[in-house]
Amino acid sequence: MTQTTTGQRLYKIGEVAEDVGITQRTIRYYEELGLLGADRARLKGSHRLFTDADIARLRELVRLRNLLGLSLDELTQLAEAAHVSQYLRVRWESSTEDAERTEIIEAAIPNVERQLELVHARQRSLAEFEAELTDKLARMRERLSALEQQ
Amino acid sequence: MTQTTTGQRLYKIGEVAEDVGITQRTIRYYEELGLLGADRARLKGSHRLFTDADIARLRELVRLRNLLGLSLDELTQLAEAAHVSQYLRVRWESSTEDAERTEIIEAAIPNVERQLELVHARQRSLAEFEAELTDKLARMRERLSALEQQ
DNA sequence: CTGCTATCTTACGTTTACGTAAGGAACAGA
DNA sequence: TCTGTTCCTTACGTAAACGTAAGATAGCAG
Repeated sequence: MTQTTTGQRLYKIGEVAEDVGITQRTIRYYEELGLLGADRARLKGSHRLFTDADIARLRELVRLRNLLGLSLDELTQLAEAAHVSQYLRVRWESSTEDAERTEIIEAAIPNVERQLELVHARQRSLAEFEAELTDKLARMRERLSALEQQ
Repeated sequence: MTQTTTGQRLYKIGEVAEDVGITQRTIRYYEELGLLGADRARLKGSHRLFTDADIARLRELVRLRNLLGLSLDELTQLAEAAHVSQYLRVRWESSTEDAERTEIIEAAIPNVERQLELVHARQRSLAEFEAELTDKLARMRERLSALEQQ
């Protein structure tokens, strides 16, 4: 029962790995590349502890990798765009709680929008490919039935 | 002006590579893996010559690789399924011209169908991902506007 | 405190998918 | 026939994305 002061559940790497369906090595590697938040403080001695947000992030990364075929390098670039703008703004006006939250959300939105763009682009390419395959199949079937009834 | 006895246009590897948008090395590598028809006879001395069908095949391979992220190993398996059934059948009944054509088309259809299945599966995954991203974006925008007007 | 299991770092190994260089034939045009 | 370009094979090199083994440390159960 590991918990933060805010009562958040925390997970160790083995749990996370099994949950997300990747290896511990992959998680450490992604962390090393900075794909998980920059300064993920290692609580409790030297064992890494992950939040639900970390797990969600990992799932997101895996999907971007698997579905869109993005390289880890491209994934870091996607992440940087969001983090840079986030930290620049937080520094600029971090007075009230609400203001800070606003900034964080404002910074995160373009990142999600970018991901959606990538998904849509891939969907268009796939639709095109699908159309060609469907056409091809139809033509083959036509020829076949033409041959069969001589 | 290289031509076969049937009057088909033939291309050399440099032409093909530029046309398809890959390197000569990649083409030779794919050939080595058996991704282009098994026994592509090397006409005219030792220079490879490619048909329009070969070029179409290469484009197909590149798309399956890029859009679906299939490994070259998976691509060979996809190809084998078609070729095996094709050669088995050709041997069984290769009497008339029409019968042979019929067999070839019959053998090729499942391959295209399999490709379509893969495309559809990927489309479903992408649609799911898209829905989640859209939801996420909507929720973020709601929170943002709620914060902005206090 | 002890023993057992999970994690840690370090670092070399591995696979995939080609890149690239070397030395030598084969073409295509003049 | 000469020559510059294109292609050939052979073979070692490489980047990405982890795999894997070793030896040490941390955390938990009794």
